[in-house]
Amino acid sequence: MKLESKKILLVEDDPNFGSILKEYLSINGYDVTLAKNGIEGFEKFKKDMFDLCLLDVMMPYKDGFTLAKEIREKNEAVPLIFITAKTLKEDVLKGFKLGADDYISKPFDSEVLLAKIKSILSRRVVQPSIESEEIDFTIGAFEFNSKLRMLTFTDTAPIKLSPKENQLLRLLALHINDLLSRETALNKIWHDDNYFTSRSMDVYIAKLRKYLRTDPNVEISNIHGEGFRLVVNVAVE
Amino acid sequence: MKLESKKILLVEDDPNFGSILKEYLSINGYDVTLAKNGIEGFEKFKKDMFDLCLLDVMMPYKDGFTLAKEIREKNEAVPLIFITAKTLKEDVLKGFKLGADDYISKPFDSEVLLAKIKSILSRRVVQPSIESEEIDFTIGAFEFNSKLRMLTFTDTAPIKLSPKENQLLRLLALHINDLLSRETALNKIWHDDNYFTSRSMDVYIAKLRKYLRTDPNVEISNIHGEGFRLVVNVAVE
DNA sequence: ACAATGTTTTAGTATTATTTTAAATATTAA
DNA sequence: TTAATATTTAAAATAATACTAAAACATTGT
Repeated sequence: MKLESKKILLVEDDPNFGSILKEYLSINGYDVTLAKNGIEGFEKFKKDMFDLCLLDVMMPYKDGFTLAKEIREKNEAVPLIFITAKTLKEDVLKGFKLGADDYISKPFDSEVLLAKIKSILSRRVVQPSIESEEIDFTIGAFEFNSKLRMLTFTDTAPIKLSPKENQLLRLLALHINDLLSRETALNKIWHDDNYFTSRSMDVYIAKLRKYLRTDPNVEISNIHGEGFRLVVNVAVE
Repeated sequence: MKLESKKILLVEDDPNFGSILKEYLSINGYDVTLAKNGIEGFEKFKKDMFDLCLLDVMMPYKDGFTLAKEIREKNEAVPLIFITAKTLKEDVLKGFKLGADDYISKPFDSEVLLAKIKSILSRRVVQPSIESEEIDFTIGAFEFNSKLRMLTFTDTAPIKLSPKENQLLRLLALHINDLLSRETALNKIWHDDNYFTSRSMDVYIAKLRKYLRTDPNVEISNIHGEGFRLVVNVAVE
Protein backbone atom coordinates (compact mmCIF):
# COMPACT_ATOMS: atom_id res chain seq x y z
CA MET A 1 0.00 0.00 0.00
CA LYS A 2 1.54 3.20 -1.19
CA LEU A 3 1.61 6.16 1.10
CA GLU A 4 -0.47 8.48 -1.02
CA SER A 5 -2.87 5.96 -2.51
CA LYS A 6 -6.24 7.24 -3.62
CA LYS A 7 -9.22 6.30 -1.53
CA ILE A 8 -12.14 4.59 -3.17
CA LEU A 9 -15.51 3.90 -1.59
CA LEU A 10 -17.01 0.75 -3.09
CA VAL A 11 -20.66 0.12 -2.31
CA GLU A 12 -21.76 -3.31 -3.50
CA ASP A 13 -24.27 -5.67 -1.95
CA ASP A 14 -23.02 -8.88 -3.53
CA PRO A 15 -20.37 -9.91 -0.97
CA ASN A 16 -18.61 -12.22 -3.37
CA PHE A 17 -18.27 -9.80 -6.20
CA GLY A 18 -17.59 -6.96 -3.81
CA SER A 19 -14.62 -8.53 -2.14
CA ILE A 20 -13.11 -9.71 -5.41
CA LEU A 21 -13.36 -6.23 -6.85
CA LYS A 22 -11.98 -4.70 -3.69
CA GLU A 23 -9.05 -7.08 -3.81
CA TYR A 24 -8.39 -6.30 -7.45
CA LEU A 25 -8.41 -2.56 -6.92
CA SER A 26 -6.23 -2.87 -3.82
CA ILE A 27 -3.63 -4.83 -5.75
CA ASN A 28 -3.62 -1.99 -8.22
CA GLY A 29 -2.73 0.54 -5.63
CA TYR A 30 -6.01 1.91 -4.38
CA ASP A 31 -7.14 2.15 -0.80
CA VAL A 32 -10.57 0.60 -0.98
CA THR A 33 -13.35 0.75 1.60
CA LEU A 34 -16.15 -1.72 0.99
CA ALA A 35 -19.69 -1.09 2.15
CA LYS A 36 -22.32 -3.75 1.66
CA ASN A 37 -25.36 -1.54 1.21
CA GLY A 38 -26.41 2.05 0.69
CA ILE A 39 -26.95 2.78 4.37
CA GLU A 40 -23.54 1.54 5.38
CA GLY A 41 -22.10 3.28 2.34
CA PHE A 42 -23.37 6.64 3.44
CA GLU A 43 -22.15 6.11 6.99
CA LYS A 44 -18.66 5.40 5.71
CA PHE A 45 -18.81 8.28 3.30
CA LYS A 46 -19.58 10.74 6.09
CA LYS A 47 -16.79 9.44 8.27
CA ASP A 48 -14.03 9.73 5.71
CA MET A 49 -12.84 11.55 2.61
CA PHE A 50 -12.83 9.64 -0.65
CA ASP A 51 -11.34 10.40 -4.02
CA LEU A 52 -13.92 8.38 -5.90
CA CYS A 53 -17.09 6.37 -5.25
CA LEU A 54 -18.09 3.21 -7.05
CA LEU A 55 -21.77 2.61 -6.50
CA ASP A 56 -23.81 -0.42 -7.42
CA VAL A 57 -27.22 0.74 -8.57
CA MET A 58 -29.32 -2.20 -7.51
CA MET A 59 -29.08 -2.67 -3.80
CA PRO A 60 -31.63 -3.50 -1.10
CA TYR A 61 -32.73 -0.81 1.42
CA LYS A 62 -31.08 2.06 -0.35
CA ASP A 63 -30.22 1.96 -4.04
CA GLY A 64 -27.21 3.55 -5.67
CA PHE A 65 -29.14 6.56 -6.95
CA THR A 66 -30.53 7.49 -3.56
CA LEU A 67 -27.09 7.09 -2.09
CA ALA A 68 -25.63 9.23 -4.87
CA LYS A 69 -28.08 11.98 -4.09
CA GLU A 70 -27.08 11.97 -0.43
CA ILE A 71 -23.42 11.94 -1.32
CA ARG A 72 -23.90 14.86 -3.70
CA GLU A 73 -25.57 16.87 -0.95
CA LYS A 74 -22.46 16.48 1.16
CA ASN A 75 -19.95 16.78 -1.62
CA GLU A 76 -20.68 18.12 -5.05
CA ALA A 77 -17.32 17.29 -6.52
CA VAL A 78 -16.41 13.68 -5.67
CA PRO A 79 -16.40 11.53 -8.81
CA LEU A 80 -19.10 8.88 -8.99
CA ILE A 81 -19.11 5.75 -11.11
CA PHE A 82 -22.25 3.66 -11.21
CA ILE A 83 -22.22 -0.07 -11.64
CA THR A 84 -25.38 -1.21 -13.41
CA ALA A 85 -26.40 -4.81 -13.93
CA LYS A 86 -28.36 -4.08 -17.05
CA THR A 87 -27.62 -1.31 -19.48
CA LEU A 88 -30.96 0.39 -19.20
CA LYS A 89 -30.77 3.68 -20.98
CA GLU A 90 -33.04 5.39 -18.47
CA ASP A 91 -30.79 4.25 -15.65
CA VAL A 92 -27.71 5.51 -17.38
CA LEU A 93 -29.23 8.93 -18.04
CA LYS A 94 -30.56 9.13 -14.50
CA GLY A 95 -27.07 8.47 -13.26
CA PHE A 96 -25.56 11.23 -15.34
CA LYS A 97 -28.24 13.60 -14.18
CA LEU A 98 -27.19 12.92 -10.61
CA GLY A 99 -23.73 14.00 -11.54
CA ALA A 100 -22.14 10.69 -12.45
CA ASP A 101 -18.75 10.73 -14.08
CA ASP A 102 -19.27 7.37 -15.68
CA TYR A 103 -21.13 4.12 -15.48
CA ILE A 104 -20.06 0.59 -16.21
CA SER A 105 -22.30 -2.39 -16.81
CA LYS A 106 -21.92 -5.84 -15.33
CA PRO A 107 -20.29 -7.99 -16.41
CA PHE A 108 -17.37 -5.74 -17.10
CA ASP A 109 -13.72 -6.12 -17.67
CA SER A 110 -11.75 -5.16 -14.62
CA GLU A 111 -8.95 -3.65 -16.69
CA VAL A 112 -11.42 -1.37 -18.37
CA LEU A 113 -12.80 -0.24 -15.03
CA LEU A 114 -9.27 0.42 -13.87
CA ALA A 115 -8.58 2.50 -16.96
CA LYS A 116 -11.72 4.54 -16.36
CA ILE A 117 -10.82 5.16 -12.74
CA LYS A 118 -7.35 6.25 -13.72
CA SER A 119 -8.68 8.52 -16.41
CA ILE A 120 -11.14 10.20 -14.10
CA LEU A 121 -8.71 10.63 -11.24
CA SER A 122 -5.90 11.89 -13.42
CA ARG A 123 -8.01 14.60 -14.96
CA ARG A 124 -9.31 15.98 -11.73
CA VAL A 125 -7.55 18.88 -10.19
CA VAL A 126 -7.33 18.31 -6.48
CA GLN A 127 -10.05 20.54 -5.19
CA PRO A 128 -9.03 22.78 -2.39
CA SER A 129 -11.08 20.87 0.13
CA ILE A 130 -11.56 24.11 2.00
CA GLU A 131 -14.49 24.74 -0.24
CA SER A 132 -16.36 21.79 1.16
CA GLU A 133 -15.74 23.00 4.68
CA GLU A 134 -16.72 26.63 4.37
CA ILE A 135 -19.89 26.71 6.38
CA ASP A 136 -20.30 30.09 7.99
CA PHE A 137 -20.49 33.30 6.03
CA THR A 138 -21.05 36.92 6.87
CA ILE A 139 -22.91 38.72 4.13
CA GLY A 140 -23.37 42.35 5.07
CA ALA A 141 -25.63 42.33 8.10
CA PHE A 142 -26.53 38.67 7.60
CA GLU A 143 -25.08 35.58 9.11
CA PHE A 144 -25.41 32.57 6.89
CA ASN A 145 -24.86 29.04 8.08
CA SER A 146 -24.89 26.75 5.09
CA LYS A 147 -24.87 23.58 7.12
CA LEU A 148 -28.00 24.49 9.04
CA ARG A 149 -29.34 26.26 5.96
CA MET A 150 -30.15 29.33 7.99
CA LEU A 151 -29.90 32.96 7.12
CA THR A 152 -30.00 35.29 10.10
CA PHE A 153 -30.46 39.03 10.13
CA THR A 154 -29.48 40.75 13.35
CA ASP A 155 -31.82 39.53 16.08
CA THR A 156 -34.75 38.78 13.79
CA ALA A 157 -35.93 35.20 13.41
CA PRO A 158 -33.69 33.25 11.07
CA ILE A 159 -34.91 32.35 7.60
CA LYS A 160 -34.82 28.67 6.76
CA LEU A 161 -33.45 28.07 3.30
CA SER A 162 -34.44 25.22 1.02
CA PRO A 163 -31.61 22.97 -0.23
CA LYS A 164 -31.36 24.70 -3.60
CA GLU A 165 -31.61 28.20 -2.13
CA ASN A 166 -28.89 27.18 0.26
CA GLN A 167 -26.55 25.77 -2.37
CA LEU A 168 -26.94 28.80 -4.56
CA LEU A 169 -26.38 31.30 -1.78
CA ARG A 170 -23.38 29.31 -0.66
CA LEU A 171 -21.82 29.40 -4.11
CA LEU A 172 -22.49 33.12 -4.36
CA ALA A 173 -20.95 33.63 -0.94
CA LEU A 174 -17.86 31.64 -1.89
CA HIS A 175 -17.39 34.03 -4.81
CA ILE A 176 -18.38 37.11 -2.89
CA ASN A 177 -17.88 40.35 -4.84
CA ASP A 178 -16.69 38.24 -7.72
CA LEU A 179 -18.42 36.61 -10.64
CA LEU A 180 -20.27 33.35 -10.22
CA SER A 181 -20.87 32.19 -13.76
CA ARG A 182 -24.20 30.68 -14.70
CA GLU A 183 -22.35 27.72 -16.10
CA THR A 184 -20.54 26.98 -12.88
CA ALA A 185 -23.66 27.26 -10.80
CA LEU A 186 -25.74 25.14 -13.14
CA ASN A 187 -23.10 22.46 -13.36
CA LYS A 188 -22.47 22.34 -9.65
CA ILE A 189 -26.04 22.54 -8.44
CA TRP A 190 -28.23 21.29 -11.28
CA HIS A 191 -25.64 19.06 -12.98
CA ASP A 192 -27.00 20.28 -16.26
CA ASP A 193 -26.79 23.50 -18.21
CA ASN A 194 -29.77 24.17 -20.43
CA TYR A 195 -32.59 26.61 -20.96
CA PHE A 196 -34.85 25.15 -18.29
CA THR A 197 -32.32 24.78 -15.52
CA SER A 198 -31.26 28.30 -16.32
CA ARG A 199 -34.84 29.59 -15.85
CA SER A 200 -35.02 27.64 -12.62
CA MET A 201 -31.89 29.29 -11.41
CA ASP A 202 -33.42 32.69 -12.16
CA VAL A 203 -36.31 31.82 -9.89
CA TYR A 204 -33.88 31.07 -7.09
CA ILE A 205 -32.00 34.28 -7.70
CA ALA A 206 -35.29 36.14 -7.33
CA LYS A 207 -36.01 34.30 -4.07
CA LEU A 208 -32.60 35.06 -2.63
CA ARG A 209 -32.92 38.71 -3.64
CA LYS A 210 -36.17 38.88 -1.73
CA TYR A 211 -34.52 37.51 1.41
CA LEU A 212 -31.52 39.75 1.08
CA ARG A 213 -33.55 42.93 0.59
CA THR A 214 -33.57 43.48 4.33
CA ASP A 215 -30.05 44.82 4.11
CA PRO A 216 -29.84 47.53 1.44
CA ASN A 217 -26.07 47.12 1.25
CA VAL A 218 -26.36 43.59 -0.06
CA GLU A 219 -27.38 42.81 -3.60
CA ILE A 220 -27.13 40.14 -6.23
CA SER A 221 -26.21 41.90 -9.42
CA ASN A 222 -26.37 40.37 -12.83
CA ILE A 223 -23.58 40.35 -15.37
CA HIS A 224 -25.50 39.95 -18.57
CA GLY A 225 -24.63 36.78 -20.41
CA GLU A 226 -22.15 35.69 -17.75
CA GLY A 227 -23.68 35.17 -14.37
CA PHE A 228 -24.23 36.82 -11.02
CA ARG A 229 -22.28 38.63 -8.37
CA LEU A 230 -23.06 38.89 -4.69
CA VAL A 231 -22.06 42.44 -3.82
CA VAL A 232 -21.68 43.88 -0.37
CA ASN A 233 -21.40 47.64 -0.43
CA VAL A 234 -19.16 48.97 2.23
CA ALA A 235 -20.53 52.08 3.81
CA VAL A 236 -18.33 55.10 3.10
CA GLU A 237 -17.89 57.75 5.74
CA MET B 1 -28.72 30.51 -24.62
CA LYS B 2 -26.32 30.80 -27.46
CA LEU B 3 -23.50 32.81 -26.08
CA GLU B 4 -20.21 31.00 -26.24
CA SER B 5 -21.25 27.50 -27.24
CA LYS B 6 -18.63 24.83 -26.72
CA LYS B 7 -16.64 23.75 -29.73
CA ILE B 8 -16.43 20.09 -30.64
CA LEU B 9 -14.18 18.55 -33.26
CA LEU B 10 -15.84 15.49 -34.75
CA VAL B 11 -13.65 13.26 -36.88
CA GLU B 12 -15.66 10.58 -38.65
CA ASP B 13 -15.11 9.05 -42.08
CA ASP B 14 -18.64 7.81 -42.67
CA PRO B 15 -20.17 10.94 -44.20
CA ASN B 16 -23.70 9.82 -43.50
CA PHE B 17 -23.21 9.05 -39.86
CA GLY B 18 -20.92 12.03 -39.46
CA SER B 19 -23.36 14.61 -40.67
CA ILE B 20 -26.24 13.14 -38.69
CA LEU B 21 -24.19 13.20 -35.52
CA LYS B 22 -22.99 16.71 -36.26
CA GLU B 23 -26.55 17.85 -36.79
CA TYR B 24 -27.68 16.23 -33.55
CA LEU B 25 -24.94 17.83 -31.50
CA SER B 26 -25.53 21.21 -33.15
CA ILE B 27 -29.20 21.09 -32.24
CA ASN B 28 -28.10 20.48 -28.70
CA GLY B 29 -26.11 23.66 -28.56
CA TYR B 30 -22.61 22.66 -29.58
CA ASP B 31 -20.53 24.26 -32.26
CA VAL B 32 -19.40 21.23 -34.25
CA THR B 33 -16.64 21.03 -36.83
CA LEU B 34 -16.71 17.86 -38.89
CA ALA B 35 -13.58 16.40 -40.45
CA LYS B 36 -13.86 13.37 -42.69
CA ASN B 37 -10.55 11.75 -41.91
CA GLY B 38 -7.62 11.87 -39.55
CA ILE B 39 -5.51 14.10 -41.77
CA GLU B 40 -8.21 16.70 -42.19
CA GLY B 41 -9.01 16.33 -38.50
CA PHE B 42 -5.51 17.27 -37.46
CA GLU B 43 -5.45 20.23 -39.84
CA LYS B 44 -8.62 21.57 -38.32
CA PHE B 45 -7.39 20.90 -34.82
CA LYS B 46 -4.28 22.97 -35.41
CA LYS B 47 -6.23 25.88 -36.86
CA ASP B 48 -8.70 26.26 -34.03
CA MET B 49 -9.32 25.70 -30.33
CA PHE B 50 -11.71 22.96 -29.32
CA ASP B 51 -13.32 22.08 -26.03
CA LEU B 52 -13.62 18.40 -26.86
CA CYS B 53 -12.72 15.95 -29.65
CA LEU B 54 -14.83 13.03 -30.79
CA LEU B 55 -12.68 10.62 -32.75
CA ASP B 56 -13.74 7.62 -34.75
CA VAL B 57 -11.13 4.90 -34.29
CA MET B 58 -11.41 3.16 -37.62
CA MET B 59 -10.60 5.54 -40.41
CA PRO B 60 -8.59 5.24 -43.62
CA TYR B 61 -5.21 7.01 -43.98
CA LYS B 62 -4.92 7.97 -40.34
CA ASP B 63 -6.81 6.15 -37.61
CA GLY B 64 -8.24 7.70 -34.47
CA PHE B 65 -5.39 6.53 -32.26
CA THR B 66 -2.70 8.06 -34.42
CA LEU B 67 -4.69 11.27 -34.58
CA ALA B 68 -5.16 11.22 -30.82
CA LYS B 69 -1.43 10.91 -30.33
CA GLU B 70 -0.82 13.94 -32.52
CA ILE B 71 -3.50 15.92 -30.76
CA ARG B 72 -2.04 15.03 -27.38
CA GLU B 73 1.33 16.31 -28.50
CA LYS B 74 -0.19 19.69 -29.24
CA ASN B 75 -2.56 19.76 -26.31
CA GLU B 76 -2.43 17.45 -23.33
CA ALA B 77 -5.63 18.64 -21.74
CA VAL B 78 -8.35 18.61 -24.36
CA PRO B 79 -10.88 15.85 -23.59
CA LEU B 80 -10.99 13.00 -26.08
CA ILE B 81 -13.81 10.55 -26.67
CA PHE B 82 -13.26 7.61 -28.97
CA ILE B 83 -15.97 6.10 -31.10
CA THR B 84 -15.31 2.43 -31.67
CA ALA B 85 -17.26 0.16 -33.99
CA LYS B 86 -16.52 -2.96 -32.02
CA THR B 87 -15.94 -3.12 -28.32
CA LEU B 88 -12.53 -4.68 -28.52
CA LYS B 89 -11.02 -4.59 -25.10
CA GLU B 90 -7.54 -3.95 -26.46
CA ASP B 91 -8.83 -0.96 -28.37
CA VAL B 92 -10.56 0.46 -25.36
CA LEU B 93 -7.48 0.13 -23.20
CA LYS B 94 -5.29 1.57 -25.92
CA GLY B 95 -7.64 4.54 -26.07
CA PHE B 96 -7.42 5.18 -22.37
CA LYS B 97 -3.69 4.83 -22.49
CA LEU B 98 -3.60 7.61 -25.06
CA GLY B 99 -5.40 9.84 -22.62
CA ALA B 100 -9.01 9.24 -23.58
CA ASP B 101 -11.67 10.58 -21.30
CA ASP B 102 -14.15 8.06 -22.53
CA TYR B 103 -15.08 5.82 -25.39
CA ILE B 104 -18.42 4.87 -26.81
CA SER B 105 -19.19 1.94 -29.06
CA LYS B 106 -21.31 2.00 -32.18
CA PRO B 107 -24.19 1.71 -32.32
CA PHE B 108 -24.77 4.01 -29.40
CA ASP B 109 -27.59 6.03 -28.05
CA SER B 110 -27.19 9.67 -28.89
CA GLU B 111 -28.65 10.79 -25.57
CA VAL B 112 -26.04 8.79 -23.73
CA LEU B 113 -23.28 10.36 -25.78
CA LEU B 114 -24.73 13.77 -25.02
CA ALA B 115 -24.80 12.97 -21.31
CA LYS B 116 -21.17 11.88 -21.43
CA ILE B 117 -20.12 15.03 -23.25
CA LYS B 118 -21.95 17.17 -20.74
CA SER B 119 -20.45 15.30 -17.83
CA ILE B 120 -16.92 15.64 -19.16
CA LEU B 121 -17.25 19.30 -20.06
CA SER B 122 -18.90 20.27 -16.81
CA ARG B 123 -16.26 18.63 -14.69
CA ARG B 124 -13.28 20.01 -16.46
CA VAL B 125 -11.71 22.72 -14.45
CA VAL B 126 -11.87 25.91 -16.42
CA GLN B 127 -8.22 26.47 -16.88
CA PRO B 128 -7.38 30.03 -16.07
CA SER B 129 -6.11 30.60 -19.59
CA ILE B 130 -6.28 34.29 -18.90
CA GLU B 131 -3.49 35.45 -16.68
CA SER B 132 -4.60 37.52 -13.76
CA GLU B 133 -2.66 40.47 -15.02
CA GLU B 134 -4.70 40.28 -18.18
CA ILE B 135 -7.87 40.96 -16.25
CA ASP B 136 -7.10 44.24 -14.56
CA PHE B 137 -5.92 47.24 -16.53
CA THR B 138 -5.09 50.81 -15.70
CA ILE B 139 -5.96 53.15 -18.53
CA GLY B 140 -5.08 56.70 -17.56
CA ALA B 141 -7.33 57.56 -14.67
CA PHE B 142 -9.51 54.50 -15.26
CA GLU B 143 -9.43 51.10 -13.68
CA PHE B 144 -10.75 48.43 -15.98
CA ASN B 145 -11.69 44.95 -14.77
CA SER B 146 -12.42 42.82 -17.79
CA LYS B 147 -13.74 39.89 -15.78
CA LEU B 148 -16.44 41.91 -14.08
CA ARG B 149 -16.78 44.08 -17.17
CA MET B 150 -16.44 47.23 -15.13
CA LEU B 151 -14.78 50.49 -15.97
CA THR B 152 -14.16 52.70 -12.97
CA PHE B 153 -13.16 56.33 -12.92
CA THR B 154 -11.79 57.54 -9.64
CA ASP B 155 -14.54 57.31 -7.05
CA THR B 156 -17.44 57.68 -9.48
CA ALA B 157 -19.86 54.82 -9.97
CA PRO B 158 -18.39 52.17 -12.24
CA ILE B 159 -19.67 51.83 -15.78
CA LYS B 160 -20.94 48.37 -16.69
CA LEU B 161 -19.67 47.30 -20.07
CA SER B 162 -21.51 45.03 -22.45
CA PRO B 163 -19.70 41.87 -23.59
CA LYS B 164 -18.63 43.36 -26.91
CA GLU B 165 -17.61 46.69 -25.39
CA ASN B 166 -15.63 44.72 -22.86
CA GLN B 167 -13.87 42.49 -25.36
CA LEU B 168 -12.96 45.40 -27.54
CA LEU B 169 -11.63 47.53 -24.72
CA ARG B 170 -9.67 44.56 -23.46
CA LEU B 171 -8.03 44.02 -26.83
CA LEU B 172 -7.21 47.71 -27.06
CA ALA B 173 -5.77 47.67 -23.57
CA LEU B 174 -3.62 44.64 -24.36
CA HIS B 175 -2.17 46.62 -27.27
CA ILE B 176 -2.03 49.88 -25.35
CA ASN B 177 -0.27 52.68 -27.26
CA ASP B 178 0.14 50.25 -30.09
CA LEU B 179 -1.90 49.41 -33.14
CA LEU B 180 -4.85 47.07 -32.89
CA SER B 181 -5.68 46.18 -36.46
CA ARG B 182 -9.27 46.03 -37.59
CA GLU B 183 -8.62 42.56 -38.89
CA THR B 184 -7.37 41.24 -35.56
CA ALA B 185 -10.24 42.72 -33.63
CA LEU B 186 -12.87 41.51 -36.07
CA ASN B 187 -11.47 38.02 -36.15
CA LYS B 188 -11.07 37.73 -32.41
CA ILE B 189 -14.34 39.29 -31.37
CA TRP B 190 -16.71 38.90 -34.31
CA HIS B 191 -15.05 35.79 -35.75
CA ASP B 192 -15.69 37.30 -39.14
CA ASP B 193 -14.25 40.18 -41.10
CA ASN B 194 -16.68 41.85 -43.48
CA TYR B 195 -18.33 45.17 -44.19
CA PHE B 196 -21.11 44.74 -41.63
CA THR B 197 -19.02 43.54 -38.72
CA SER B 198 -16.67 46.37 -39.49
CA ARG B 199 -19.51 48.92 -39.20
CA SER B 200 -20.56 47.25 -35.98
CA MET B 201 -17.09 47.61 -34.61
CA ASP B 202 -17.16 51.32 -35.44
CA VAL B 203 -20.26 51.64 -33.31
CA TYR B 204 -18.42 50.10 -30.40
CA ILE B 205 -15.42 52.34 -30.90
CA ALA B 206 -17.79 55.30 -30.67
CA LYS B 207 -19.30 53.94 -27.47
CA LEU B 208 -15.92 53.39 -25.87
CA ARG B 209 -14.78 56.87 -26.85
CA LYS B 210 -17.82 58.27 -25.11
CA TYR B 211 -16.98 56.41 -21.89
CA LEU B 212 -13.34 57.35 -22.03
CA ARG B 213 -13.98 61.05 -22.60
CA THR B 214 -14.03 61.58 -18.83
CA ASP B 215 -10.25 61.47 -18.86
CA PRO B 216 -8.90 63.89 -21.48
CA ASN B 217 -5.57 62.08 -21.48
CA VAL B 218 -7.10 58.91 -22.87
CA GLU B 219 -8.19 58.53 -26.45
CA ILE B 220 -8.79 55.96 -29.11
CA SER B 221 -7.13 57.22 -32.26
CA ASN B 222 -7.69 55.84 -35.70
CA ILE B 223 -5.01 54.74 -38.10
CA HIS B 224 -6.67 55.10 -41.43
CA GLY B 225 -7.08 51.82 -43.25
CA GLU B 226 -5.30 49.92 -40.49
CA GLY B 227 -7.09 50.01 -37.19
CA PHE B 228 -7.14 51.73 -33.83
CA ARG B 229 -4.81 52.69 -31.05
CA LEU B 230 -5.59 53.25 -27.39
CA VAL B 231 -3.41 56.20 -26.42
CA VAL B 232 -2.67 57.39 -22.92
CA ASN B 233 -1.00 60.78 -22.86
CA VAL B 234 1.37 61.24 -20.00
CA ALA B 235 1.06 64.69 -18.46
CA VAL B 236 4.19 66.77 -19.06
CA GLU B 237 5.26 69.32 -16.52
C1' DA C 1 -51.73 5.00 2.31
C1' DC C 2 -53.05 9.70 3.04
C1' DA C 3 -53.06 14.38 3.68
C1' DA C 4 -50.36 18.30 4.83
C1' DT C 5 -46.47 20.67 3.89
C1' DG C 6 -42.44 22.02 1.58
C1' DT C 7 -39.64 22.23 -2.63
C1' DT C 8 -38.61 22.63 -7.40
C1' DT C 9 -39.84 23.26 -12.08
C1' DT C 10 -42.53 25.17 -15.63
C1' DA C 11 -44.90 28.76 -17.90
C1' DG C 12 -46.11 33.26 -19.03
C1' DT C 13 -45.46 38.07 -19.36
C1' DA C 14 -42.84 42.14 -18.63
C1' DT C 15 -38.68 44.38 -18.68
C1' DT C 16 -34.12 45.44 -19.74
C1' DA C 17 -29.66 44.80 -22.16
C1' DT C 18 -27.16 44.04 -26.23
C1' DT C 19 -26.10 43.92 -30.95
C1' DT C 20 -26.88 45.02 -35.60
C1' DT C 21 -28.47 47.84 -39.18
C1' DA C 22 -29.31 52.11 -41.32
C1' DA C 23 -28.58 56.64 -42.51
C1' DA C 24 -26.65 61.05 -42.50
C1' DT C 25 -22.28 63.40 -42.12
C1' DA C 26 -17.36 63.94 -41.90
C1' DT C 27 -12.61 62.90 -42.90
C1' DT C 28 -8.67 61.14 -45.43
C1' DA C 29 -5.57 59.56 -49.18
C1' DA C 30 -4.40 59.74 -53.69
C1' DT D 1 -12.16 66.21 -56.32
C1' DT D 2 -13.59 61.84 -55.48
C1' DA D 3 -13.80 57.35 -53.79
C1' DA D 4 -12.90 54.93 -49.76
C1' DT D 5 -12.96 54.98 -45.01
C1' DA D 6 -14.52 56.66 -40.51
C1' DT D 7 -17.84 58.79 -37.02
C1' DT D 8 -22.06 59.16 -34.79
C1' DT D 9 -26.77 58.78 -33.52
C1' DA D 10 -31.00 56.51 -33.60
C1' DA D 11 -34.06 52.70 -34.56
C1' DA D 12 -34.91 47.90 -35.24
C1' DA D 13 -33.98 43.27 -34.15
C1' DT D 14 -32.48 39.92 -30.97
C1' DA D 15 -31.39 37.94 -26.66
C1' DA D 16 -31.16 37.58 -21.72
C1' DT D 17 -33.15 38.33 -17.34
C1' DA D 18 -36.91 39.32 -13.63
C1' DC D 19 -40.63 38.02 -11.33
C1' DT D 20 -45.07 35.84 -10.19
C1' DA D 21 -48.11 32.25 -9.96
C1' DA D 22 -49.40 27.76 -10.70
C1' DA D 23 -48.29 23.02 -11.54
C1' DA D 24 -45.63 19.05 -10.56
C1' DC D 25 -43.02 16.61 -7.48
C1' DA D 26 -41.12 15.09 -3.02
C1' DT D 27 -41.14 14.58 1.87
C1' DT D 28 -42.97 13.91 6.33
C1' DG D 29 -45.82 12.54 9.83
C1' DT D 30 -49.86 10.06 11.06
